[in-house]
Amino acid sequence: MTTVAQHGQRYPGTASRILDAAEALVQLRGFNGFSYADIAADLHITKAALHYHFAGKADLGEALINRYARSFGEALAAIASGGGPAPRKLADYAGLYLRLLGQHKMCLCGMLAAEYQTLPQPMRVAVIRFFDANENWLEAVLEEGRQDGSLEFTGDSRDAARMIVSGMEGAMLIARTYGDVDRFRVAADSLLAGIASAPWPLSTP
Amino acid sequence: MTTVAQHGQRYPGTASRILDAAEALVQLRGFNGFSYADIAADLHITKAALHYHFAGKADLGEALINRYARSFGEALAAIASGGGPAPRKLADYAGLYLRLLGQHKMCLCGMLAAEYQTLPQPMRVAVIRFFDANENWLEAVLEEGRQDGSLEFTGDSRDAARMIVSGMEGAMLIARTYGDVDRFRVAADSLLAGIASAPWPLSTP
DNA sequence: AGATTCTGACTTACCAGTAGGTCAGCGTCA
DNA sequence: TGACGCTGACCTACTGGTAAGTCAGAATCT
Repeated sequence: MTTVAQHGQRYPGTASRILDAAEALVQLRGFNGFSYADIAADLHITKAALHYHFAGKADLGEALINRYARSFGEALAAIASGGGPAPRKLADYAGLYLRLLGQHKMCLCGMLAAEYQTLPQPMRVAVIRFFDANENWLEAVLEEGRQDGSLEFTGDSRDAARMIVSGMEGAMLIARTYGDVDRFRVAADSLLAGIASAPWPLSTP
Repeated sequence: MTTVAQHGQRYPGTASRILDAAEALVQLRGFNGFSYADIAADLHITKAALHYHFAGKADLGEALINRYARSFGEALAAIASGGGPAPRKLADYAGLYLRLLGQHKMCLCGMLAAEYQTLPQPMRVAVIRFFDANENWLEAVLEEGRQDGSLEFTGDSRDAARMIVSGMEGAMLIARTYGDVDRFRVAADSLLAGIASAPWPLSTP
C-alpha cells in the first residue's frame, strides 16, 4: 500500500520516479493535461503500477504538491540562513523561479492555481498552503530589510509580500508563453527594484 | 459549415451562445477542463450541433480568443478615447480584470497561457496576439503619461507595460485561488502606485 | 539447511465512462 | 426546391480505475 506516501516524507525508488515524471508533466502541461498513461509510458511501467504507489490521480497530485512545497521550503530556508542582505535574498528568491523557466516549466503551484476550480479539495488546500508559506517567508525578509534600511517600501509588508508572489507567478506565466526568459528577468528585476533602496540585480546563472 | 466563424466577425444566435458558454467554461476551468458535452448540456443542444458551428474544439478555441480579444480591444479603445489622464486609464485597465474576478473568472488568455504547451498552434498564435495588443496599448498610455508628467517611472516604457500585464495576470491567478477580490485590488493598486506620480485608486464598482 | 509462508512490487486483462468527432437524415422556412 | 440548423445514432480512442495473478526475495518454522 501507500504507507510511505501516507506517513512518509521520503519516497523510495519507483514512487519517487513517478513523482518526478508527474511533476515535470504538471509544470509543462498542467494537472488536466496529462494522464496516468503518459507517466507509465515515460517510466516504462504499467498504469496499474502507478495505482499501486498512488491510489488515484488525486492522491498523486497531493503528494506532488507536498513534496514540491517541502523542497521549495528548504530552498527558502537555505536562502534565509545564507546571511546575505534582504535585497540579495529577494533576488535569490526570484532566481528559484528563473531556474524553472529555463526548462520551460511553470511553478507547480502557479500552474495548479490556474486549474484550481477543477482540483480535488485536498489539492486545493495544499496549493493554498504553498502560497501562504511563500508569503510568510517574504514578509519576514521584507520586514528585516525595512528594519536594517536595505529595503524601502510603503504600506503593509504582508501586502508587499503578496504583490511579489503574484508578480513572480504572472511574470512566469507570460514569459513562458513567449518562451522568453529575459521577460521574466526584466519583470522580476523592476518589481524588486521598486522595493530595494539600492539595485540588486538577479544573479545570472 | 463554419462559414460565419471563418470570414466572420459577428456570430449570430446559436454560435454566439456556444461561444458564451465556452468562454465561461474556459475562464473557470481552462481549455482542458471542459468538453463539448459540457457545452451541449448547458445549452440543451447536441454535441453534433456544436460540430456544425465549430468544426472542432480547436476551431472553437480560436474563435473564442479572437472574439475575446476583439471585445477587450474595444474596451481598451473606449478607455483610451475617454480622455482621462493616464493614471485614470491605468486604473480603468485594472478595472477590466477586476470585473472578471468578481465572477471567479480568470482572464481568458491568462488561463490559456497556463495551458499554452497543450494548445494547438492557431490558438497559441491568437493568445500571443492578445498579449501583444495589451502591451501596445499600455505602452502608449505610459508614454503619454510620462510626457504630460502624470506618470513617473524609469526605464523602457515597453518593459513597464510588460510588467503591468504580467502583474495583472499573476494577481488574478492568486486572488482567484484565494477567492479574494481584495487581494487583486491591493496588488493592482500598489503596482500602479509605483508608476503614478500621484495616487489614483481603483474605482470600486 | 530446507521447506513454508508471506510480502512488496509489480503485470495482464479488463471495466465503465467520457473524449472529440462523423454522418445520414429530418423539419423549417425562404 | 433547396439551403440552414439541427438531431439521433453511432464510432474510435482514451480516461481513471479495478481484479486477479505473477514472482523474487525476506521471514519464519522445523
